[in-house]
Amino acid sequence: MQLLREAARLFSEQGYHPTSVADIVASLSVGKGVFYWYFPSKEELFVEILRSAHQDLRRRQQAAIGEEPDPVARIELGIRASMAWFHEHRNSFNLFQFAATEERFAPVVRHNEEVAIADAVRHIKDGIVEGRIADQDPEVLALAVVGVTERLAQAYLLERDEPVDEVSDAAVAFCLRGLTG
Amino acid sequence: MQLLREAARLFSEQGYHPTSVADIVASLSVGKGVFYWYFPSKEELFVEILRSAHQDLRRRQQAAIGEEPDPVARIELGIRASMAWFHEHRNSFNLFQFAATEERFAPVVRHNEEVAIADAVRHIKDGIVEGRIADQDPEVLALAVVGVTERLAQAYLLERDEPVDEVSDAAVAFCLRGLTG
DNA sequence: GGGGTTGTTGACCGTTCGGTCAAGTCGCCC
DNA sequence: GGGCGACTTGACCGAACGGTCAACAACCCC
Repeated sequence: MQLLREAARLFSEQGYHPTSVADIVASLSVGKGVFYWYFPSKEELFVEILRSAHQDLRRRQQAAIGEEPDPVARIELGIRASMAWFHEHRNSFNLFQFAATEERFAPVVRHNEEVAIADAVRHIKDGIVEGRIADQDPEVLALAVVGVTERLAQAYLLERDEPVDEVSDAAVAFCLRGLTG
Repeated sequence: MQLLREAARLFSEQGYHPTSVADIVASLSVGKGVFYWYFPSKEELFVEILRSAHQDLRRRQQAAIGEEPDPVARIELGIRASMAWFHEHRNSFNLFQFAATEERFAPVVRHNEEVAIADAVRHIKDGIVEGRIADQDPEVLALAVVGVTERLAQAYLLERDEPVDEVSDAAVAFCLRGLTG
């Protein structure tokens, strides 16, 4: 849907509230009626954007991990897949970050994150059982890995424009040292 | 200033845009003129909130670090001070996060972060010279530490309400493993 | 007590917003 | 061709916004 993409772009560039429905339809050269034919409200459109973006990210992670048997390697592949996705979908980063700050959208973001953390926790538990990862609260470790990944993605992929591979290498290096004793 | 505190509370709870100037003055039972007597605009008030919050956080970090000679210990003290501050100023977390997503406020946040990262980089460089910290790009390491700290603070201090000390211990443990080879 | 400074009020203004809807266009099937 | 459903238009609506301002209150100093 053209509308989803254009709205996401504008929300990311100008912010959700400063972007009016009139802005969105104008930038597509269509009437306002088109918007309300496909979406019940500006709010629901944004929720839909959040949901589909997260779904896409998660698919990318799972595709990258595939059947990899080594849990530590699975985490590394997940980090790299996330980095690549953030690189290709810079818009979404802003949207997630904003959504987390507004009461109406926070539940959606929170749910998305719980899913992502649960995935990572599974791999980390496997790693602990195999003795490859430090025996600490797996959720703490998962959150730490996510924190590093997102922070480095924001700083180097979005603000500056550095090569994905190098940023991924740096994130993986720090996280694997942090995970393994 | 009463107005600053109340505005920060409302911005954090409802979001910047959904909070009107009328909301702020009403919750203090004063007229609208009071607002515009002390601040030129809603926008400038928010910038002022961001600046003073960051200034306060930075002072807290520096006070905690004090004259500590060991660079690794300095980083640990910085992490713990940040955690304690976030615990006491949950509001500010939301505000920083929102501000980063809006073009008008992003420069302020960016500047604040550059200052914070520059501080951390100094300690990390010292650590590398002493051979205590892995010889990698100090900025990457600094960003990773900040990412872990903020993510764990958000998850455990703001969303759930766990004891600061335990969360700090977890963050420090992960970061120190990530920093030292 | 009069005049000046500082602070406060809330009705009011122009603008913009999200959302509606009567009207119209288009292609498709009978 | 004519009728119908899918889709599109943009003028329009009430509400809400950020910001203004004439009026006024409280206080101090002379």
